Amino acid sequence: MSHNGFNSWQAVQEEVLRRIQTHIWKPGDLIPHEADLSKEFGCARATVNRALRQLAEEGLLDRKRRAGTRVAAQPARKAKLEIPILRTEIEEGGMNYGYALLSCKSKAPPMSVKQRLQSAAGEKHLHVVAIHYANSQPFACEDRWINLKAVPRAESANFEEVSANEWLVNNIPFERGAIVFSAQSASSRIAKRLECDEGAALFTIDRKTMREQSVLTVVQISFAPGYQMHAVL
Amino acid sequence: MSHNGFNSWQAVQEEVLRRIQTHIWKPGDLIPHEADLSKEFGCARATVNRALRQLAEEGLLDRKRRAGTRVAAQPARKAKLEIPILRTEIEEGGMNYGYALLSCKSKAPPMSVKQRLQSAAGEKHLHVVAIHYANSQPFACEDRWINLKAVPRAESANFEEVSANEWLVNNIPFERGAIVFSAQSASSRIAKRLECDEGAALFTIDRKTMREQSVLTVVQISFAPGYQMHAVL
DNA sequence: CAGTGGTCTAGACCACAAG
DNA sequence: TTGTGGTCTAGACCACTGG
Repeated sequence: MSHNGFNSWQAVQEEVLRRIQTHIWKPGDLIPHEADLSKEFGCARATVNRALRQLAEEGLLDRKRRAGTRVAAQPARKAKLEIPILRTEIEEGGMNYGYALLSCKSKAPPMSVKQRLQSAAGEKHLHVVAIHYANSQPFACEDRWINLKAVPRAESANFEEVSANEWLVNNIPFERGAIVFSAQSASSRIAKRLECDEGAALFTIDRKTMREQSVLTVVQISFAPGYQMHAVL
Repeated sequence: MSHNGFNSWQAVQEEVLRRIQTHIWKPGDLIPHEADLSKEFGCARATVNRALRQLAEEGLLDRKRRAGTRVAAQPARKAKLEIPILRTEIEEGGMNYGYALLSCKSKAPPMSVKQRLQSAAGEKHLHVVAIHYANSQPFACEDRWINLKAVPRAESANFEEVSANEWLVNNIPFERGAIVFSAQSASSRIAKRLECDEGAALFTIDRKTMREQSVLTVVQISFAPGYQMHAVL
């Protein structure tokens, strides 16, 4: 039973995957311990561990100490998304990138965003609105609020040349964040900015970026009609 | 320099992260070799490797054999998405799940989906249309084509009781796939199904599921207006 | 060719949770 | 309490690739 040639974690992983796919191990089943598998496969336990750990991260296995490893009953599909900087995304699509700053003012945010910013009364924030172009066509509209208390350097940044999008990625060491994707009807204001019909269906990203307990920035990016976001399973 | 307390891969990772965030190691910089770091941190090289490997997977480091490890110049934000089964998503939201099959016929697909299915001329496929309800309100509309040659068991499945969405997850072992997210204006047909206004902005998922070289199924899921998809960075 | 990351091994100890 | 996964170690060899 040993020396089966499963001497790399990838090979072990493929074999485990095969047993799941062919229903040798069915959803909900307990599979053998790492120790047994390493004996069967003729490799070290660490190798089996590496293979199973990754499958668990991908949602195909459920692992618990003492309880053992089970085939996930309902494997949640986990997709990986890359959220590039807009300029990069456009240029990688072989198009010319353009950028225009529409507005950049320090002021008190409206109630709706004040809540998302967890901002105290009277605090001022930097409001930046800009358009990103692909081949001179509006590609996306960026509407951003920056917490100046958390990111003081932003006050002296020049968002005429470099978009806030890009500036933040390069200047703020990334921490945590939440993203919400939705479809929105174009308001008359946004329709004008994106040069599209009012009411058009716009793919929209709302992002909140935090460090420790403080909100650094919230942004809404509205893409011109027809935009698609791709992901891989 | 040794015995710094960086004796777990998480601790090493945090320290590396700190050095990146505080610009001790700047974007594009070459950082020390694993061997040096393990000496500095007083741990095994494998521990450093584990920490750095994960950071590389997350896009914060670029690693190449012989060339060494660099801080990523433009760290691509990678978000992880979980794509749940619709029923699960609705029930986890504390709502009652409902389901209605609108249509389930074997026929030749139209040109547009034929291409996505990589289907030969004259081949028949199963076309399934269904609505998923949350608290008796339309939540999402599922329009699916199943390749019967690749998934013959689907022919005898009863999609009256269990949605194709769910049946496939439970019967088709893990596979690869591509997902496209977009915003679409509701057509009159879909508006009727979702009981919303024609032209409303609908969050839409197009998914293609494959095994080996063959396409198993393609599906378009249109969500009722207001739907949001959440992800974590 | 040689330096770097990628991985495997055998053994050990720890942390957690089911019984 | 005890079995299971989670991790660390020290050493070794391999694989890729830049010089």
